Amino acid sequence: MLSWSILELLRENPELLKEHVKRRLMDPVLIDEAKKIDDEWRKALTGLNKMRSQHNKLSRSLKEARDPSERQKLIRQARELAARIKSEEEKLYAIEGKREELLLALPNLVEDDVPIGDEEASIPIRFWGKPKVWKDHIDLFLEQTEKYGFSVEYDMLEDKPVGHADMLEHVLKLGDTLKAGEVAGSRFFYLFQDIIWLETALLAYAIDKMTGKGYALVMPPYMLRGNIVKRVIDLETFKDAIYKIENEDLYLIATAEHPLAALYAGEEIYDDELPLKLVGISPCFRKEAGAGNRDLKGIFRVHQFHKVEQFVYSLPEESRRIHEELIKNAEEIFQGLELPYRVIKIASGDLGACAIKKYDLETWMPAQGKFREMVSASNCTDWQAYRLKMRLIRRKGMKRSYVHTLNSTAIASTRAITAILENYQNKDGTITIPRVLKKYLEVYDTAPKDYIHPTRKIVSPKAKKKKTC
RNA sequence: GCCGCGGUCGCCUAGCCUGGCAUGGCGCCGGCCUGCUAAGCCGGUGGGGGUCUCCCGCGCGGGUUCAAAUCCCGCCCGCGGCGCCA
Repeated sequence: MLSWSILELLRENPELLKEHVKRRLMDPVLIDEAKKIDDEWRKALTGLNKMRSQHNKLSRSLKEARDPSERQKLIRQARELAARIKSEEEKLYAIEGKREELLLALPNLVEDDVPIGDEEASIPIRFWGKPKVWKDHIDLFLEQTEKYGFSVEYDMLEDKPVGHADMLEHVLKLGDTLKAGEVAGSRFFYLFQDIIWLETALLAYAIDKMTGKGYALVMPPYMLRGNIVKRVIDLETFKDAIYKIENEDLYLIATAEHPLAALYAGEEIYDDELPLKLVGISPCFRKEAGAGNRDLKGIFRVHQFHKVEQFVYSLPEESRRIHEELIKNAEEIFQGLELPYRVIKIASGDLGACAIKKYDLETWMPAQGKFREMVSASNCTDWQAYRLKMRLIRRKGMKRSYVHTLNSTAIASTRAITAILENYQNKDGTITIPRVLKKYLEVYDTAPKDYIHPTRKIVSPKAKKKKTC
């Protein structure tokens, strides 16, 4: 029998499963309901199977029956039984639909070392780099470091750094969210010229890094069917993030994770093919419906951006080790960019239903005086695999179970740009280009190589008006 | 978008016309045999449940029938041709 960790626990140890749900600060009544309907379903199925068996016997005996009156009798019996089966089937399907709905609503388990609590309970586990801290932000900085028992070296800034949004739109004049707001809505943007070279270089750098580690480069579909999307993510994400194409059963992806997880939907994977390591590149479309008024300025939280994404299909016994590998890969990328960061172990209440454990990488943002999320790395264990029916077959004994899936950002374009705008700004209004990106810019004649300067050739109509008045 | 052909167990395939327990091969797993390898032989290899001489399963969903892989309708996907667009 194919075993899904959560269904196994639901049947064998529902109390323990409740403990996991409680860790997420969710109502464990979920488990009682799921258990009840699963029992009901199993009972109904057994009852129905007995009737079907009866009917099959009748039907088989009809094949041989020659005597016309005997045939009539058997047909009448079979007909009656068939009618009863049909009504029982309808009941079963109703239960089955409800069962499916409840099972798909169950969150993943929670790994034992995940801190319990809401967002506040998430804890930094390591720091890297020497953040540039503005003198008025020192207390704020210490609250994000020393409070957790870390002593992090920093460089003090005398002058107040320019925020990434102002840097982009008013100093460099290489972005325009005002005009984008008029023509598309808030959280959209126009980017111009050197910023796009920067984005191109960031994506190329991440791709180069990941393929160098043996990850296979994938360009996935940017839209997926509803039935796939709802199996890759939880309902919450679906409501907050997913755009739908009108009059079609197609949804814009919020990350390459979705189509990469769907790549093996319904497939069998043999143990000797694992781990299967992928690096996807795609645009990401997000409604940001739950974001309220947070990060309205600039391009930190937007409806579309590009992302290079790590995705791994793994053996169950290897997923924990690979999860560490994914966050280490992301760290290597940000170390290369020389952006100071910390890694956070996300608390149980803030995990997202798919993940058993999640790390975020947050870079220091000198103008905000905060560490902000750049990368999210999740171990989904068999949660996505069960929903997408991605089976693992072990050669030894041909035992069947489910693969584990993991995902992590490598680079998210707009976020990484904001981090560079705040960390690499100079007094003269220029941005130093991180050294590691230079080789990806050298091949282009018109791309900037060392610095991004405030543009002389203004494209943005809003910036033009400001200049003339 | 239109017309034609197709979709069967991990892969390939028979069965469809003419309704009555899904055939064979490859691969894989287990065993036997063998000095080693190769070959050979036997058994297994979709899913589910209360694990049994049970049920369901032939792209998906409906219909006809005592009974559907098989007949009918709708849809999805693939291939070929035509049209349209880049």
